[in-house]
Amino acid sequence: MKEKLELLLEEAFLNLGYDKSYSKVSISSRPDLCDFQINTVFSIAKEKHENPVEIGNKLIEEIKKINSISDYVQKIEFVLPGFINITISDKFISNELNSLVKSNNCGIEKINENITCVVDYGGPNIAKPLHVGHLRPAVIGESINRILKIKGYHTISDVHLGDIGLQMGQVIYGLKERNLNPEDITIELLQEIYPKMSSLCKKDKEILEKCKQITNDLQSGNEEYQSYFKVMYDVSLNDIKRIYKYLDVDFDYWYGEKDSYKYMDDLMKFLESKNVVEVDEGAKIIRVANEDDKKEIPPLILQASNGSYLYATSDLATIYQRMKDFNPDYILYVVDDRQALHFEQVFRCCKKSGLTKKAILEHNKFGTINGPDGKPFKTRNGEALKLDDLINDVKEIFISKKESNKDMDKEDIDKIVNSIIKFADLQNNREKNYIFDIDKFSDVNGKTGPYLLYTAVRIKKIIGENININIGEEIYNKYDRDLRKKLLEVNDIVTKAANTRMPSYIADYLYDLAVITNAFYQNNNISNLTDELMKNTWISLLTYTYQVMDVLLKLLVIDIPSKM
RNA sequence: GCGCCCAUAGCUCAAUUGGAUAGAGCGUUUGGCUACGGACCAAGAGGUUGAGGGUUCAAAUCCUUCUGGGCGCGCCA
Repeated sequence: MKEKLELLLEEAFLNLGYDKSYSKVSISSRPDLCDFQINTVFSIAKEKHENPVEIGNKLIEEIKKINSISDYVQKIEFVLPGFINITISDKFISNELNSLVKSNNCGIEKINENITCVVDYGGPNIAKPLHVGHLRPAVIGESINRILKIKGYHTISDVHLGDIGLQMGQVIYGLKERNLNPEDITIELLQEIYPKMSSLCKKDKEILEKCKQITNDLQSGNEEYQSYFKVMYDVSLNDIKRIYKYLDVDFDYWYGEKDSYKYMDDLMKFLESKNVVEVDEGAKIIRVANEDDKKEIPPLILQASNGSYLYATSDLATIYQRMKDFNPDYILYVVDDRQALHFEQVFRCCKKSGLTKKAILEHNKFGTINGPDGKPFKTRNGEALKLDDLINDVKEIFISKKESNKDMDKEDIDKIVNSIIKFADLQNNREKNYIFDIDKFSDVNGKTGPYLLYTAVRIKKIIGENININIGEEIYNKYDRDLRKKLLEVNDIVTKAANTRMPSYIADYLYDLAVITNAFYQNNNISNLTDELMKNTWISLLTYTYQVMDVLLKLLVIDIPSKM
């Protein structure tokens, strides 16, 4: 929409000898005055050393000369201190809307090139229960994945399981202590043992050492430990998949760090051949600091002095694998902000060694979920809150909100619970920390998932089974105009969300759209209308609004229930 | 110690990346509708954008100093 307007106005800027980039329009910050505004007059004045008022007036004159401008613009004026205010015509709005209706996906345009994007999100750990800290990577990652897909990227999602690490040794130690065999392992057992062993190891250095030894032996192929690991892996992954399924989060690949170890030798050979590896105090390292660094970047440690590979090495091996299998243009890591330095090291290493060729690596970081004390959220007993418990708590609270909620379909309740949790998360700016508050995650009033769903369900009630969309040119009142205008923004919003990897733009838009839609049908009674054209237009308008909401909610991994 | 991020209404967050009168939700005050649904709508109160200085026609946004918080910093993942 904005682009169309820019393209239209470009001519006037070029005629006056100004660069066409100055025709940049933005949505008005004063909707009481106009629909769009141009803020570039002062920039032109600075570049050309001319009087801004003269520039503004000349531009208005020139714009008014544009062929059939009155079809598009109802009013255009230059106002002090230096804005060009544009009110677009009703005809323009309706024509644009009608062409969007005919297009696929509500006018969301696909990118032209064929771009492959690996999206790495989730990162759950085998043998550890999923906790609230896993919510953000799952939901934000899935949402980014869907947004990129709808924009036409070829995406490959990978959960990147944490299936290597001390927790394996800890749990195996705990199982053996209790004389349990691999076939005794259940998810309940794992969820009980891991936290206990984790805190035990913090207190008891001897046990910690034993667990480390078990972990090492497991990796070296100890058969007894392998038999424990295999069952732990299956049981744990099953449970992880159950919760992800509930959240409607899915992956093309369920690879783990373990899978990357197959490429370890190849990776090491590759790095050695590039002459970037040094030996320092018995460890193999790569120096990734640059001369002009403002901060000190410690070297990346590839191999510890005891021979074992580390976190960064397995990430590099994973990259090696991805380059070989997928040859992607981008690898996106949807991972907690606290890993920033780690990724900086890994990315620099890739660049220095040429491992990723031209592929772009991005850390799409997100903030931590904190408790009311500002520190990473923990329950009263000091453990992280399990994702299962969060989901069940939210479900229980939701059902208790209204007597009639008890009779709802199970699927509908689950859809609403999903919307509560996901919208509460996705409406936040991805990069900022946020304070976890169970009240916030059970709220159904105001700016929440249920408000959006409620709006969609009410629309459905009004439009019934209608699927025909035929929106007339005439706009009948303010509510009508506001809604039509808002519907034109979809492509700009989704594009922005895709480019910045920020689902929150879509969340914000959906909320605004729902507010406008609520105002529309509450102030315009539709079923009592006698004017058939008007009635048909408004039902069409709502039918299209429903389509937009459905498409955009899916990008936030939210589904509309049948009833509420 | 070094570095990165943050500070906006009582609380939780926005602000089109430098634009006009800083907007929402919760809470609070007032009014409305009851199946095209009150999980709603309409209206009000609530702000020296942590503090000072600077750049600019224009600063919550950029630079600088200070205060207060969070996070990270070589062989854990």
